[in-house]
Parts: sequence; C-alpha cells; structure tokens
Amino acid sequence: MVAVARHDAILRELELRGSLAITQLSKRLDVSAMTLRRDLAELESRGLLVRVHGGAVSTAVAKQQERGSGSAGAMARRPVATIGMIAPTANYYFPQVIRGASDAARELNCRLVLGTTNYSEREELRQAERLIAGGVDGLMITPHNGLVEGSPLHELLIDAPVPVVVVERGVDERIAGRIESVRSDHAYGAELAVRHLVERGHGRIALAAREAATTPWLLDGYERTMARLGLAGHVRFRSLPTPAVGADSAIDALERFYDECVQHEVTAALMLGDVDSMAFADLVIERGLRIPEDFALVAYDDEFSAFAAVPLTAVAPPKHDLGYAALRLCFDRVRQHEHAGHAVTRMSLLPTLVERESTRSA
Amino acid sequence: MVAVARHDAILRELELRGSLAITQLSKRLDVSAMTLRRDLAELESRGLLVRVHGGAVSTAVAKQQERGSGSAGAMARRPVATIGMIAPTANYYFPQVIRGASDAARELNCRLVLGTTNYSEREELRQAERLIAGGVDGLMITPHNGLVEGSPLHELLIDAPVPVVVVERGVDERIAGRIESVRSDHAYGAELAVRHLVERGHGRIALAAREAATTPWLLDGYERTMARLGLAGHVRFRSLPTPAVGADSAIDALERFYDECVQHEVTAALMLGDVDSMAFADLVIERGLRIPEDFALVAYDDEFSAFAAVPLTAVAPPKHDLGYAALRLCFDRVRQHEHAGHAVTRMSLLPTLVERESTRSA
DNA sequence: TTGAGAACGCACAAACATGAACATCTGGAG
DNA sequence: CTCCAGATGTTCATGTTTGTGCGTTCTCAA
Repeated sequence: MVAVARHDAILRELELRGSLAITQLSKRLDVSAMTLRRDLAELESRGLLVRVHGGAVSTAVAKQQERGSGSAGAMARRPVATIGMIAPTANYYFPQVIRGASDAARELNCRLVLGTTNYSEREELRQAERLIAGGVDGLMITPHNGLVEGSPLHELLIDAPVPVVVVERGVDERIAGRIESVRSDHAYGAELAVRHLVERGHGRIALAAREAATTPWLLDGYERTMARLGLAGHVRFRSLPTPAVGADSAIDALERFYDECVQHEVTAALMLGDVDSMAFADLVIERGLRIPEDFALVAYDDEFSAFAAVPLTAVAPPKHDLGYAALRLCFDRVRQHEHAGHAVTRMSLLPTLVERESTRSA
Repeated sequence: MVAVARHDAILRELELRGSLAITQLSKRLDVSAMTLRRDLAELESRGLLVRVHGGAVSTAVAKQQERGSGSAGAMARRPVATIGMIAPTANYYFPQVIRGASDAARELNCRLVLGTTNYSEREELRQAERLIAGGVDGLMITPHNGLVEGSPLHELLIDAPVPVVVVERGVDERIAGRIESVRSDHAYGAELAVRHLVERGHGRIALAAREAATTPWLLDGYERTMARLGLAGHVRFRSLPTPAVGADSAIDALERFYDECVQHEVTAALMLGDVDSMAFADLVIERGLRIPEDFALVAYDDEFSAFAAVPLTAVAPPKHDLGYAALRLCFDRVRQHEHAGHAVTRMSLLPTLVERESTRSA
C-alpha cells in the first residue's frame, strides 16, 4: 500500500466517523502501528487532523471539543429542540430505553424531558397535555395499553401540534394517520427462543408469562413457531398472576407451572421476565432436576440473567436501541416539520438471543 | 503486452482507485517493476499522473492532497463513503426510489453507485459481487424474489464484509441474521383503499392485479380488511396477465374483469398499476358507466393517476422516502461498522391515499 | 494515589523501492 | 541469415520506508 493511499484512507475514515483508533486501523489496513503514527504525524503537520492518544480526530471535531471546554460551558450550545418522553415507569424495562433516548439526545444536542405515568391512563393524558402545553417540539409516548382508537389520548395525539412517536406499543391500524411508532419485535424474540430450544433437541416446550404488554406478542411468536415446526400439539401456555407488591405469592404460580411441566413431560420453557426466570430456575433445581440436562430454560429479558446461579440463556429486547431510534425519528420529524410531508414510518427492532448455561446442549 | 496497453491499464487503475503500487501492478500485469517505472516516468512527463515512492497517484488525488495542506475545506467535497444500490429495473417504480436514495446521498456527501438486474437472479448475484469487490462501503439491494434462505445471493449477503439493506422486499424470517430491510407496507395501502371505498358506501369491491412483487401484499391487505369489515363474501380477485411487450392484450383481460364486475354487481375496484387503471377507467366509461357515480376506482400507484381523463384516486407508495430511508439506514451502519452492535432494524413505510375524482362521493 | 495496561516514539535493522548500467529479447531491414 | 534498434529484464549500490524492541508516557479504574 502506497503512502498516499494510506493518507487517503486515514482522511476518509476521519471524515466518515470523526475519529480513528490506531490499533483498529492498523489491523484493517494491515500496516504497523508505527507507520500509522508516522502518517498521522505528517498529516497533523499539514493541519489535516489532530492527533490524540490512541488515534486522531478530524479538525472539525477537534474544534468543536475545544469550543466546548474552552469557555467551560458558557458557550455550550443551547439545545436545538426539546423532546418529551412519557413512559409508564422508570423502574422496569424502561431505564434502558430512556438511556438510549438520552444518548441520542446528547448526540443531537436536544433536551429530553421525561414523564412517568405509573400505568395510569389519566396520568398519560395529563402528562401529554402538560408536555405539549409546556412547548416540547416532539413527543415520545408509551401508552400502557397501546393507542386505542377513540380514546381521549388518541384524540389528543392525533391533533397534537408536534410530531408524536409511539414507543414499544402498537398503533391501531385504523388510526395509522400520522402517528409513527418504534418497537421491538417480541414475536420474533419468542421465535428465536423456541428455535434455539428446538435446535437443542427439545420438542415439548412451555411458555409462561404474566400479564404484560408484551405477552400477546410473545404468545403469538411462540404459537406461530411451534406450529410451523410441527410441535403445535405440545403448546402449553401458562399465565402467571402479577403478585401484589411485597407479596411473594409468585412462588405459588411458579410451582403450579412446574407441576404442569412435569405432568406434560415438558423439557424446556421460555419465561417472560428474567427475575421470574431466576426464581423458577432455583425452584427447578430445588426439585432435583438439573439445568440444562433435565430442563432447559430461556428467560425473556436480559437484565440479570447472567447472574443467576445457573447463568440463563436470555432473549434481550433491544431496549437501548429502541430509545435511541425513537428519539432520532422524533427529532427528524421535528426538523422536517414544516417541510414537505414524509411517509409514516413504522420501525421494528429485533431482539437478540444470548446463549448461556441454561441451554448449553448436551 | 505492448506499451500502450500497459499505459491504458495504469491510467484505468488510477482512475478506479486513485493510486497504485508498482509491486502489485507488476505482478498483475506480469511485467517487471523496471518497465512499469519507465512507463510511469513517461506518463508523468505527459502530466497524466504523479509519481510517488512505491507507485503513483492520479493527478486529481495529488491536487487534492496538495490543496489539503493549504485549506481543510477542500476535502469536504470528496464523498465520504460509497453505497451500492441494486434494483431490478430503472424504468418502473424504482426511478423514484433511486431519486430518494440519491437525495439522501447528496445530503450525506456520499456516492451512490447503481446497478440494475432486469429481474435476473444471476445478474443480482453478479452485480452484488461486482459492487462488493469494487469496494463499496454499504449495499442496498432489491432481490426480485425476496431474499430466500440458502440461495447463493443469501450466502453472499450474509457474509458480506459491508452492511446490507434489503429494499422493498422481505427477508425470510428464519434468516433474519444481521440483514436489515426497509419497505412499503402495501397491505396497509390496500387497506387504505378499501376503507376509503367503504366509507363512500361501496360494499362490493373488487381487486385486480397482475403478477408482481407487491401483489401478495395487496391481496393480503384487501382480504384482511374486507373480512374485518364483514364484506368477505364479496371478495373478487382477478389476476391479470402480464402482456408481452408491445402487445395490448391487456385490454382483453380488462374487459373480462369488467364483465365479472358487472356480473357480480361490483361497484368499486382497486387496481394495481396506474397505467392499467387508466385503461380500465376508459373502458368503463366506454361501456356507458359514469365514474364515480356508477363505478368507483382506486389506482394502486400514483405516477400518472392525476392525468387520467377522470383523475384517479390513487394509493401512493412512499417510493421516494423508501430510497431516502434505506440509504440513510445503510449509511448509519457504515458509520457504526465496527462500533458496538445495534439491533437489527426493519422499517416499514406507509403509503398514502390521494383522493381525486374517481371516488368523490355522491 | 497508585498500578496495570495500553499507547507512544526513539533508534536500529530489515525490507523494499529506485535508477544507472548492462544483459537479453524481439522483429524487421538489409 | 545477420544485424540492429528499441523495448524489456537483471543486477547492484544507494536511498527510502517500514517494522520491532524497549524504555517512557499516558489513561483509567481501583
């Protein structure tokens, strides 16, 4: 590789990504790190880049950085837009989504205003009104029951003076209208899990889930995949009750689920929620079965699955990316707002499966 | 190999890659390094290239490098990435998609390289190989039959060293993998049309479509909506033949479709393709019916619908936005390439309905 | 604050590219 | 058939570029 070609590659990389790491680029271009350092030194002397420890950044990025720290935030750019986000809770599932949105907000230099509703419809409405009245430029919302036609929330959002993106919930097809959505494809997540178990030789696979927004999707993907693989006869779905706060009545339900599994000679299960899954795994082991030899388990959610006594194979919904993509979409709409129309976008992101001990094949 | 041929090869190489290395080219052309040096010396004296240690660079690149040392602004105009796009045709439907992609490319300062395949599977494979070998940074492709598991194209794309976005076609769910897609929701488009007609009092609605990639989706949305509205009993689907080029045998099929409509007391139709729809509208009027009073018509596609004798209400697939969104997605992936993973994204864009005379309610 | 690990850059060695001089090849004219 | 001119290949002394070992410096996290 000729020196100029390397220089070209370096500058291209900088323009495309804003920065480069010597170790990575040296692998990609198949030249030694020293050579790259010499190249960077030369290009820096020509004012084409700025060297930093580990690599280099483009002059544009360097300037921005300087401005940012130089006047210690006095010159910090004012946010270009304010995006409201309404989530049912900030305890479960959503923290990651919020973090994704917040990462995107930082990148796009816009402000994120958060409201939570504790799964109350009235609260959703109130928060939405508050944010819109408060002058947000765009709104991201997760109505806990989806957006139903004719509901007051629907009326409000359909006429909202700002773009609205529904996050992680469906939009009734009849409404469609201008409301866009970004969501995970949980049916696909269930499919992933079932296929994973089938590949490991399981034919009798059960599903357990408490009532949650994702449950219907999970059930859908589960049944569809079982049917497609010719295992429909063994479908076992168990709806777990949501225990009252503080009560550990969930254990009862898990025990009943376990008994059913034994009774129907089920050898593997997919269970919604990794906390429940961990409790269930403990129960299974307590009853004298080995995981994964006698019973395989896939958790649907991946917050703590890695930390179970037997690390659990888990389906990880793309929470971070979800928030990130939703905020970007919302921001795009704010920017285009008065420009020519655009097609209504429905985005779905696919979960991934992380294999751990609870399904390692024999 | 004669001197002129070598000179030609040298200049071609420079134009393609911007620079060349003597050792590599001497192997490839099977001539000694000395000969190449003499060639380069001559071509340099003619001002056709600039020699550097180890090889040569094109004058364009050399100038850019030189100017680069003066002002950093010079490099702003060089494309930061090259995105390949493979479409089955550039005559029908895709021109708009391509325009959308090209608009996005301009905004993002990247180069778009287009290949068309004339609906040939071999050609799809060949073009994809060519573009990847040619060093594109990302690839957008519309395989005419979708991406089928196990096909050579699938094998190629799944292992491609660059991000791949499938445009306006499905990706087999089992494949999923890392391949992303952007597409129109044609089922929703059909739903839009049917609902529009039902709102205007029609109960017996027919669908006509020739064999095309969108046909199954149209049929799906049509049947689903008819069923949901309790009109399932009146489903009439007519598959039109694709006429040979030049022949106007399509008229026969349209006549048969018309007869069927009359026979079943159908009062409205959704027809794929606005050219066919226009021909059909003419035929209906010729037979003495009035549009929209006696018969309502919605065209699926909106290139020329506005220019029919009776301007046609049409469903407009979001072609421009499709290309735009696909290129942006692809570009994003190129930028993130080696950074942390991201969730696989499936985007669907909703068509819109443009109301015109052919369905104005009485 | 400290320490592990990564990145840095000097100095030297190895590898490689260069071009002059000379050897070899080729095809056509004498 | 021989010779010759021009093109191409080879050798080698020289200059340039690249890779490596190693002590120093930097960064991040405990």
